[in-house]
Amino acid sequence: MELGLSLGETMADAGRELVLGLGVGAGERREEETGRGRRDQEVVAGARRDLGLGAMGCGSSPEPTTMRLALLPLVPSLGFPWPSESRHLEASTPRGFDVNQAPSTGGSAWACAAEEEEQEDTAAVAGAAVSSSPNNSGGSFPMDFCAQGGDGAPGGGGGGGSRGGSDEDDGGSSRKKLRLSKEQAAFLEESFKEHSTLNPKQKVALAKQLNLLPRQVEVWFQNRRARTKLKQTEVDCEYLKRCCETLTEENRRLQKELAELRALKTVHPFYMHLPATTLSMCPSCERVASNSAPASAAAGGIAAAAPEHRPPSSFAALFSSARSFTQAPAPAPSSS
DNA sequence: CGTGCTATCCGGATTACCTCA
DNA sequence: AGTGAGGTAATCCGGATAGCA
Repeated sequence: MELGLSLGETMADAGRELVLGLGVGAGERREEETGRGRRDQEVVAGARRDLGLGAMGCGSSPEPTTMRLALLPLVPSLGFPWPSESRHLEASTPRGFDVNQAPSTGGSAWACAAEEEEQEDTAAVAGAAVSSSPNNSGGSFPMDFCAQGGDGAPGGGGGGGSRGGSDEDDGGSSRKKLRLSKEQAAFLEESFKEHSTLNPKQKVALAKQLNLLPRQVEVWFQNRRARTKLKQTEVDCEYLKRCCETLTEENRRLQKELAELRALKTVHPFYMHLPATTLSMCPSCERVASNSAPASAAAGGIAAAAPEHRPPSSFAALFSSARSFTQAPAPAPSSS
């Protein structure tokens, strides 16, 4: 499922309209999943059966149900640039990303994970793996998750493990809550920055590296994606709210302007007898044009958008400058 | 080729636990 | 010490998809 919200695709067109398009789509999720080895799933599935867990996470489309808000990233005259983090979701989950591919950056968490894959069968204890991991993540975390002991590592003593782990046989009804150690959380975070989704191998490797259960890694990623999306939604909501306020303000101003013009018409009906070309609407740039002075540079991006049709009158300049927030390049992905 | 079944994954909603003010 | 709020790990459920018979 995809929720696409596009805003301002016509903004390049002098911002005459603010279009909010909300679309719900489906069916893209599995495009990355085709061709994935079944064996990978079975490896994990086997572990799952042993543990009696629920569904395991598996790398599918990296952006399964991303809420895509194709909003203008930066609207200078609005004065509220799109928060950088708001782009994080998409940035971190590019379409078509091959989660099976090791990241190009050598010193990544995934490099560690990839290393782990090689010795997947041999590394019996995560501790052994952990010892090798910190070095290949440039500026990485000194991980010693096995030594977390205490409340950090669930594997440590198994007591920390959730229902998914050895905790299963302690009654079952009580679900103990694992608290990931800072190192574990940081490592997962680093991993998430590179891939917001995991394929089975990565999951297993990561779990091994962190001395967690694959299921726990999967759950962490799921929750992390949910948090990201929630945050993204909040940011987008805030942005839209500001857009709405700005547009409301502009609408108010235009209404006032219209009233003034009407009053002018009443007081000086003479003007109304002028040729129609004196005050006309340019069909291409949708701006008021007249035969008087050339447009002021204040028109900004608007003027640049339609250099052939300078709004000459001061009113037009005012009209244009008021819309200067529409000067953004307006990527408008969906617009034609 | 179409269909039913199974397995798997994921998102969304929710629960339950833990920490902290 | 008790408590409520917030964070988050874990669970449940439904939808979607792939593989297979």
